[in-house]
Amino acid sequence: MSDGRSPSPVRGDTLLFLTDEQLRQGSEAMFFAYRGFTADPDRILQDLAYGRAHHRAIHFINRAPGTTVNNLLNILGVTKQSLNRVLRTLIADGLVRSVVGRHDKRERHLYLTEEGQALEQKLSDAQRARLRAAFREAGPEAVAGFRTVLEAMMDPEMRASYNRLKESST
Amino acid sequence: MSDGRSPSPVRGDTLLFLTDEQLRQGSEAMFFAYRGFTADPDRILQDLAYGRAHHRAIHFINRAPGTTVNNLLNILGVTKQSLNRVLRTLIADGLVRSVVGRHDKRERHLYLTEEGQALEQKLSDAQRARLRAAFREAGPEAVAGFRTVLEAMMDPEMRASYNRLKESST
DNA sequence: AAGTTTACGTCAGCCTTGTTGACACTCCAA
DNA sequence: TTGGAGTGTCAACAAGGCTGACGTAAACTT
Repeated sequence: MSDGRSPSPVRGDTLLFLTDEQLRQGSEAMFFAYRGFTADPDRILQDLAYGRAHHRAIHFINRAPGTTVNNLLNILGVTKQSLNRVLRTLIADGLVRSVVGRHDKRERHLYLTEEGQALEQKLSDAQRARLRAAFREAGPEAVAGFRTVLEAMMDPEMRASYNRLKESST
Repeated sequence: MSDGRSPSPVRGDTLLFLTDEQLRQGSEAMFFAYRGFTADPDRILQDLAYGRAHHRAIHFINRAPGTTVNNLLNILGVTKQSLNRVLRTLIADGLVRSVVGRHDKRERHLYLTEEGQALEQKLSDAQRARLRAAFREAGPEAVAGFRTVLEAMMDPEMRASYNRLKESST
């Protein structure tokens, strides 16, 4: 597929011409940007004896209040044991509330408590501040492109989750 | 700064207007896309008893052959103990060569062996395939925007590393 | 009514990859 | 010659992934 050097530009229309070098730069941009993306919440979490896994759980519970454990599992893409460890501490610390399902009593619906919402605010404010600055600096067209490329990069199931969340917030 | 609802659009020019919802979607796009971004190499590494940390080391050694341990440390943003553990296995397995510096014999310059280069190819081919597909699907303007936003999201030192790598490949 | 499946929790153990702290060695530079 | 920088390494620990196994309750199926 690639031999480490740039492929010949001969065949293929100019719009689709992508050198290995451009793609490598794209990888590196993702790597460095993701570091920045997580840096601010990570700093806050460090003081609280929580980690990125807690942040993710809190984020998505806030985003879809009343979601079930199974649903969260699918979104986060981890095992129930991993998630359970995180949820247990969040419930014990009073940040998350677990409510037995009304129709189906096997299910547990998850909600943030007020305290949980406060932490979510704090974390996402930190993350959004950076994103807002970056979006502003880059401009609206760049932001549109950013989202388009990211969506194209997702696995299909992940894109489905992403779109479901997007639509649910209408 | 934010109260969970969309801020009033009144003050601030239209180009800079960004709702919390847009920013949240941006976060989620980063989260899901990064998962896709790492999925393919992760699958390959799994069979080899290596992890993402090995991939990162291999990537940047390939990108800047002869780089020193300290330099790699700065780029990767981990402790020397963490990096050393990874490097040790890579050297033991004959994927990386460590060469004592000529001018400064304290430094170790790192190179990929042929076997190391082969693995790097395999890993980055997998990663690039997805990126290439995404870039193609999204189109050139979107890709430009994607890069602009990612660069704006980086920490300044990371952006410096990123640019140094970018320029070094000219 | 009995059996199966689903949703969830939990225990135990393992791996990778991050951390801190301590110590030793080499070697450059003042 | 001494201080400090660059490097390697040992030990110990924690977060957060994983698998496997087991239990319970509820729901579904036959």
